[in-house]
Amino acid sequence: MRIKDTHKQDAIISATVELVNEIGFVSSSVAKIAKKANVSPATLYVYYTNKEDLLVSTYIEIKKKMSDELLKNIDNTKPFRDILKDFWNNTFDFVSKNKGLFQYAEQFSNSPYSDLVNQSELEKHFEPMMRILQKGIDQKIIKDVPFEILTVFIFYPVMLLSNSKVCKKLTMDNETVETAFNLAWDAIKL
Amino acid sequence: MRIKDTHKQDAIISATVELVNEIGFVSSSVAKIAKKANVSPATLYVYYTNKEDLLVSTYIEIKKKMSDELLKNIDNTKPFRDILKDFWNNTFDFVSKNKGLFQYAEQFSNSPYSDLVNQSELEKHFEPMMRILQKGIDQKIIKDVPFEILTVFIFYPVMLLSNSKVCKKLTMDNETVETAFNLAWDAIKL
Amino acid sequence: MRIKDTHKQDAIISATVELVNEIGFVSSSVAKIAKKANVSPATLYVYYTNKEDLLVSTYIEIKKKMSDELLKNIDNTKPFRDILKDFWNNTFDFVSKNKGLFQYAEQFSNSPYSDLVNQSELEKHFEPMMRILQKGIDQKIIKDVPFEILTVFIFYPVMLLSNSKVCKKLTMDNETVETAFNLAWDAIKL
Amino acid sequence: MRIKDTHKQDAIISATVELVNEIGFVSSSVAKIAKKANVSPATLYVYYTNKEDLLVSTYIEIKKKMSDELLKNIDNTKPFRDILKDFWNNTFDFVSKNKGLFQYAEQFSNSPYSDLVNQSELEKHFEPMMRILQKGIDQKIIKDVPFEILTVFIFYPVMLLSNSKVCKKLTMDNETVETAFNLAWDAIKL
DNA sequence: GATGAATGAGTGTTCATTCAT
DNA sequence: CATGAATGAACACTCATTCAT
Repeated sequence: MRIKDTHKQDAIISATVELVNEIGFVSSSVAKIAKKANVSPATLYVYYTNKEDLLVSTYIEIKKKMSDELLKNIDNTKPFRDILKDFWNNTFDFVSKNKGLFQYAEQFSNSPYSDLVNQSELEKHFEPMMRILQKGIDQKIIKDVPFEILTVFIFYPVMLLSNSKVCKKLTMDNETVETAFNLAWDAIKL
Repeated sequence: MRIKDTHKQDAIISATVELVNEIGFVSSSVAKIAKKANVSPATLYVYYTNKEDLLVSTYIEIKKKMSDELLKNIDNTKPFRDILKDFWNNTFDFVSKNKGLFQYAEQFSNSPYSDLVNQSELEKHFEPMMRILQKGIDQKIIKDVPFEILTVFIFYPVMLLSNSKVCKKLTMDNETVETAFNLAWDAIKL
Repeated sequence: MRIKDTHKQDAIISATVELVNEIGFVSSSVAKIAKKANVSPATLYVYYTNKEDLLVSTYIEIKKKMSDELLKNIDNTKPFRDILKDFWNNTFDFVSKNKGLFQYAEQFSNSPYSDLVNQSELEKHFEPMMRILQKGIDQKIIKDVPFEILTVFIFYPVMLLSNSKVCKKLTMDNETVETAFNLAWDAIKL
Repeated sequence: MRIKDTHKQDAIISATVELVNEIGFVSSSVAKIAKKANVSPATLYVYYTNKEDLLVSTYIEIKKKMSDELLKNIDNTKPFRDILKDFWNNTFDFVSKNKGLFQYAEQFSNSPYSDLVNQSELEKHFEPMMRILQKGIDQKIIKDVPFEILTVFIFYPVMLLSNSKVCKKLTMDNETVETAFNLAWDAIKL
C-alpha cells in the first residue's frame, strides 16, 4: 500500500489557512481548498472526515502551536512584571510572524464552528499563566479581580493591537508594544 | 404604502440578524433568510441589490444604532472620568440588551465582508469621543499615547467582557462592570 | 410570479419512469432524470423535496392509477367467477399497455424504498376486491383460506405472466390469458 | 495459503448479501461492502474484476446453492404429486432458512443487472423438474399448458408467500404451506 | 411592490477504481 | 495476496439570482 504523504496533509492545512485569510470562511469551499493544496477534493476526505473536521482540526492545531509559542521561555523565577512582559512579547512575536494563523483563529472563534471545540481543553495550556496571575494576586502585586477581567487587560490588548482589522494605521514597533504594556500593567497592578 | 414596505424590510433585517446568530454567516442563505422573514426570496431583491448589499447594509444599520446608543446622554460638561464612565456604561447597556446585533457585528467585522465597508465613515460617529480623549491628553489627565492604544483599553474591554464567547462564566453585574472600569481607568490615567 | 408548469412535472415523472426502466434504480441519478425531462436538476426540487420523495411519489401515483384501472367496470352483480375474470383481464390490459409503469412499480416494491410507503394505505384501494373474495368464501364458492394465499393465486399470476423478466418467451395472447385464468380459478374454487 | 483466501472471499460475499439486504442495492457501495467484510476495498478487486462482477457472481452463487437445495432428495420414483410436494417443501425450507440470500436474489433479478446473467444457463439446473412436469403432462396427470404457466402456479407461489414484502402478516407455518400446496395442485392437476 | 417558479453554477461528499508498496 | 492512499467523476442537493406574472 501507499504510505500516507504528510506533505499532502501539510499542504491541505496551509491551503485552508491561506484561503480563509484571502476570501474568508464563507467562501472557502472544499473544492477551492483542494485546488490550492494541489490535491483532489476527495483526498481531503482521506485525512478529515468532513469539512468541519478539517476546519476544527486546523484551528486546534493553530491554538496548540500558539500556546507553545506564547509560553516559550517563560521563567517563573523572574520578577512578576517581567514574566508578564515576556509573555506579552511572545504574543506580539507570534502574531506578527503568523498573521495568517492568528487571523484564521480569530475568524474561527467568531464563527459558530467554535462551539464544536472543547474550549476548556485548549485553555488548559494557559494554566501556567493563570497560576502566575494567582501568585501575583496572592502576593498583592496585582488587583484581586476575576481572571476574565485580568485577561481582558493583560492578554487581549496585544492581540487586538496586532490585529490589522482593529488597528489599521498604527504600526506596531517595539516602542509601541512597550508603551501598550505599560498601560496594561497600570491596569492590573495594585 | 409605506408602512407595509418598512414592515417587510424590518422583517428582513431582523431575520438576517437572527439567522446569522443562530447558524452563522456561512450557512445563512438568501432562501433561509427570506423564509424566516416570511417573504419570498425575490422580495429581498426589491430592497437590496444582492446578498452582499443586505449583509453590509445590516451591519451599517447596526453600527449606526450602536453609535447613537453609545453616545446617548454624553455630557461634555461632566468631569472627564465621568464622561468615560457614562460611555462605558452605555456600551455595557447596549451590548447586554442587543446581544444579537452585537454578535452579528462581531461576526461581520471578522469576515472579509468588512473590507467592503467604508470604516472611516463609520468611525466618524465616534469622533466626539475622540475629541474628548484628545482633551484628556491635552489636559494631562490621561496618557499621551496613540488613540488605538487608548481605544484598546478604554473601549474594547467592556465589549470583550460582554461577549459570551470570550467570557463564558463571568456574569456581568454592575459591580463587575464597575471593577473593570477601574482597571481601564488605571490603564490610561496619568 | 410564474405559474407552476404542470407540463414540467409530468415530464419529470415520465423521465423518472423511463430512466428507471432503461437503466434501473441504481443508476438513475437526479442529473440523468433532469436531463431526460429537459429541466435543470434544481427544478426537480421545486416539485419534490428530495430524490426519495420523487421516487416514492411516482410509485404512489402509479399505484393509484393502477388500482383505478384494475377496478374499472367491476360489476358486483355479475356472477362471482365473471367478476374475477374481469379483474384478471383488467390487470392484463393494464400491464400490457403500461409495461413501463408496471416495471417501475415492481422494481420499487423490491427496493428498500418501499418501506417508506404506507402500504396499507395503498391496499385500501383493493378492499372492494377483498370484499368480493370474502363473499365468495361466505357463499362457499371459493376455498376458505387466508387472503394472502388467494391473492397469490388469483392476483399475482397474471402480473407474473405479463412480466417480461419472468416470462421471456411466452407471448401473452388472449388465449393464454384465458388458459391461465382457468388454472387460477381451479386453484381457488371449492 | 488457500484457506485464508476462501475466508476473505466468503466474507466479501456474505457482506455483499447482508449489506444489500440492509440498505439495498442503491446504497451498497464497494467501500461499505469492504468495510463490512473487514477487508480493503482494493482486496475486492483481487477476487472480482469490478463491482458488477461481484454482484453478478454473488447472484449466480446463490442461484446455484438454491437449485441444489431445491432439488435435494427429489425421488423420481415417488408418485408425481409427492415429487412436487417435496420440491415445494424444499423451496419453503430454503427460503425460510436463507431469507437473506433469497431477498438478495429477488432484488437482483428485478434490477437491470439481471440482464447480464445468462439466465438459460441457470435454468438448466431446473431441467430435471421440467422433465418431471413434462412426464406429468404426458401421463395426463396435469394440464397441458405452457411451462411458464405451470411454473407460475407451482413454483412461484411458495416463494411469494415466503417473501416478507408480499406477505407481511401471514406466518408461514407447516399447515399454511400445506394449504397453499393444495391450491397449487388444484390449479395444475387435470 | 411582491411573488414563486426556474436555473446554471456551485456545494460538500461519496463513488468505483487504480496504484505503489 | 493484500493493502490504504489517492483520485476524477459523479452524487444529491443548495446557492444567489432572474424572470414572468
